[in-house]
Amino acid sequence: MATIYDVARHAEVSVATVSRVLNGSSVDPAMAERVTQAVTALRYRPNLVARNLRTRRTRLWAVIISDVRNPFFTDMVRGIEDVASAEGYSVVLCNSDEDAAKEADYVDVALAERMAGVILSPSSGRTTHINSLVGAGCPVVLVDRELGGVRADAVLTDNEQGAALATRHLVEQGFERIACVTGPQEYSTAAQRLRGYRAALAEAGRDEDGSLVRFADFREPGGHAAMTSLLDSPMRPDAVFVANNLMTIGVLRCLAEHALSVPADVGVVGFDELPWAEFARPTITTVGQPTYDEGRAAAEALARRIGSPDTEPTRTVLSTSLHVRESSLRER
Amino acid sequence: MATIYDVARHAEVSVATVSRVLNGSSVDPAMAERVTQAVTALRYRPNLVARNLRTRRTRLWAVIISDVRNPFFTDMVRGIEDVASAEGYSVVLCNSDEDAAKEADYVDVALAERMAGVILSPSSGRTTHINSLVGAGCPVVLVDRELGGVRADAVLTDNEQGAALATRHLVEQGFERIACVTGPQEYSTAAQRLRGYRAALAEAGRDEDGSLVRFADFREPGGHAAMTSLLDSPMRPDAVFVANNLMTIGVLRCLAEHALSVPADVGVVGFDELPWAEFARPTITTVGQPTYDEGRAAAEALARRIGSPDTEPTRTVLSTSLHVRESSLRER
DNA sequence: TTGTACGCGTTATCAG
DNA sequence: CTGATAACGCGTACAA
Repeated sequence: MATIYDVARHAEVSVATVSRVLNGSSVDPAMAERVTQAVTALRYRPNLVARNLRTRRTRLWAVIISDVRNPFFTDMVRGIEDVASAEGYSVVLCNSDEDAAKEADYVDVALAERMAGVILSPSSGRTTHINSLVGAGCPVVLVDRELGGVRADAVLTDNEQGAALATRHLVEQGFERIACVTGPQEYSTAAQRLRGYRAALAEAGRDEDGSLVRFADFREPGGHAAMTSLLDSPMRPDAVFVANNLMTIGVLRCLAEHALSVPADVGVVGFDELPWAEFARPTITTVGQPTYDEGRAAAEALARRIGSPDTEPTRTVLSTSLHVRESSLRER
Repeated sequence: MATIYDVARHAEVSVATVSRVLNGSSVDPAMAERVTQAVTALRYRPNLVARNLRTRRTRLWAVIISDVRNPFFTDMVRGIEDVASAEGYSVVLCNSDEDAAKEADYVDVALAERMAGVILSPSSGRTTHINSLVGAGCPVVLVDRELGGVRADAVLTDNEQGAALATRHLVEQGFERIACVTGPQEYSTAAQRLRGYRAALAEAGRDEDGSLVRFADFREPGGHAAMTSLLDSPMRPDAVFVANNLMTIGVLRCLAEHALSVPADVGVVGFDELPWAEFARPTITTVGQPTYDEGRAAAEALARRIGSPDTEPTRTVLSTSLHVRESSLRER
């Protein structure tokens, strides 16, 4: 593979001149022409590894997401990519698969490869590897989940508002015993969505003693198990608010297995949009997040952070919206 | 950020010794101990950019997929990741978004960053940028789609077999006018699935004059438009084989809009598994691909290619399987 | 086994 | 504006 020296020799100029042509400094037009000729003739491609070493920076952003198969994250990536390419960065995606160890590995790689910045949706409450990233001066933006004790920008959705929206809707529909299946307590999203659920019930003057709350794992089997447990409980619910998309699938599967009809026997509202929400029968009521805009916001925050590393961390909170569909409508 | 020189000074050894400790060469235990102490004390992290430059290689694989929101590709990524990490590589995902220009950009980055290898699901019939990658000596494996004139390993599924399976099933169910919505003609997958459809019809002794075939774009709106066109045609079909997952969604939406019931009015079989195939009402019959194994196979091919760059390109073809569900069952 | 010194391919500095 | 040359941080002959 040709180097800048080969190009210089071929064009009969110095390597400095070649470098200048490549980077847009002002050079004599005739020389520049010879250089570009040589570049195409030799099929020269600048070695970014060498450039990165010399300039001590990269044009690469790492986006470490906790689950590539969750449409919530992949939708967000689109927003990130659009901003990144406008800012002149390339995006590489890393899938931590909800595994803290894999996440730590990718954080290591991002640091060791001297990536220009990292957008991360944390896969656990562990913060040491993230703090070492921040401590090393790598620009970091957290998305979706908040992490106590990490000084980094964060882009979040108003989980409490969304959960309250969902729960209030179920109350208004006349459901009596509204359950909540939320995620692991150490995730800020799980805690906030639970809080929104409780706030809406309190607002309606209802007692909530915790017997209708289940903590699961944000994955499908967890949702299934939680719903099973709820159905087995003495206070059998007639509606359920499920705090993320994958668990909603588990809940629906469980209800189907018990031959319970939705919403006649049990009303359902899920957090996160489902790409096929309108396809299921009944169609599924969901709390939607502005995923694309969330991606954009995260990318913009990262760009700002790179531009001014020493400003205070920002915290951006986006609003959710309720998409009412059949699964939560009380038949009269 | 600390360099290897800082560590050497702190441990009172030479940089060579530090490097040896880091890379597992044999050094005096006492010295090694001092080095590791210094490493932790200084929070030293090897600079992979420098290492990559020096060794002229990387431990990164680029996986360039045509659509991060298509579960087919993200499922495959899991298989790739598992093999990659076992082989000591990190995987970075690049989303070309079915856009040949973005794909070319990522290919450029992979080449310029001297990535160890590339797994690519082509986004178009264009081959020049891919050939320049191959020509530059970068190990490349193509997945899902075949590309004429590119000397690279390929991991594919038996599209013709899968399409025939689907079509034969519709024939056996007694459907009379079986349509086919396939993808752009320049994609090998689209052509092969169409061929399988035709083969199965011929096998059943049926004429097929092309009036029930539509070429769409492998995306949802394309599927919708194709189905609309089929419903408007004189030979209105009573069943349809749809050649990928996203178009299947478009077809289903179109049928719902026309208040046609599936499978009573129109039977449906889709290519590619849908994560919610069992959730829709009716449940959707699909031709499933072994996505995880396909990912593994691609990664294994890449590892082999890196190990022996000059062997002949291989071509791995995996089998599909038909998942019969309600959407294709003729009611009697 | 250990240390010295060179080179990987760029960009940046400094004379000219 | 151009060219020679010193870094960037690391691995590895080579010599000790």
